[in-house]
Amino acid sequence: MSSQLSHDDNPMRLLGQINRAFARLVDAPLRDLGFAIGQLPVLVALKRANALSQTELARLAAVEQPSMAQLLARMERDGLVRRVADPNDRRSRLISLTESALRRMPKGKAVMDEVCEQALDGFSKAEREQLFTLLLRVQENLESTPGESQAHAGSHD
Amino acid sequence: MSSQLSHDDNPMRLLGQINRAFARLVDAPLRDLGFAIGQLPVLVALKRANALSQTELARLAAVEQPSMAQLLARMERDGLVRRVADPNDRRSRLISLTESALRRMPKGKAVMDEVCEQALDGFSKAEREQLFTLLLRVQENLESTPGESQAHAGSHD
DNA sequence: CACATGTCAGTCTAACTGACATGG
DNA sequence: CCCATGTCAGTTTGACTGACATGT
Repeated sequence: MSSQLSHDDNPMRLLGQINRAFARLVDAPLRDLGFAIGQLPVLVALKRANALSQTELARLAAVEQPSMAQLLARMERDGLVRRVADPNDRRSRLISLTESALRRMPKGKAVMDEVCEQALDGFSKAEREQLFTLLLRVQENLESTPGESQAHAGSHD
Repeated sequence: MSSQLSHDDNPMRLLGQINRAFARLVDAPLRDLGFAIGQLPVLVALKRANALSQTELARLAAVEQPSMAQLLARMERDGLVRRVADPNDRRSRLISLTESALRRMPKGKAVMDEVCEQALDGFSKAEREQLFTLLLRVQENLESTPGESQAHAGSHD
């Protein structure tokens, strides 16, 4: 078949396709464990930091607060996180992982690792590092000058 | 700075972050032109093939037909595509780009190229090719053995 | 009172499944 | 009659904006 039409000359479109393919692969097994892909950044951040405010989580995940609030609401509904009043600031509630989520996280990580391994099948250690390094540079390039563009500056009313 | 929390050891998560950052950057200028990111695969495929059925487009974009139907409905609503009866198969309607869409596409491509160039800023030609080659291999790895997994076979109710 | 934090309400996209009509 | 093509209806996620409440 070789697909005349998925001939992708654009690296960023290719990146999008990979992302979707990966998402498709991990979605089902992760869902069986009670996780969803979009929750991973929150889960990882909370595992590291133990307890964070909604604002901090939104900043880390680079989404607006209401988006994060909604995500956290779903996660609370699914028993993944807990919101406890912040003793130092009565406006704020600190988010932390439930024991159930903590218990299930290793299995979730295993799923991720497995599919990740499939993605990198046949890659030498050097190639993995190369890919990772290049991707890191792309990330930095995209996150540095966010509003910088001469063709369409501003203009949203 | 160095961000203890965006420390991403997982290449696929990194890929997701890049994808979102890229989407965020192209979204607004593309929207100003009347395009959306999700429409790009369809636009590109139609530009190449001139006219395609909904089924073919769904296959190319690797989504289900109803998803593609909905996307095409939005695109038709926005004046990007047209559906004309297929003379050879009265069940089917062939999708093609409108003149308006064709006219605007070069500007859309310019937006993509610009942000793409930002993403690859500082990359040598060799590095670009390296990245592209590695990503192609990842894509092949992910799209080859789609249902292959021993830990969670079946089990969706 | 201004500002920060968060919630609420409403919208839009993008994807899915399942059921169904119609035509080959 | 079976299968292909497509539409319809309903659900879920994930994201946004704008308005508002409450607390520092």
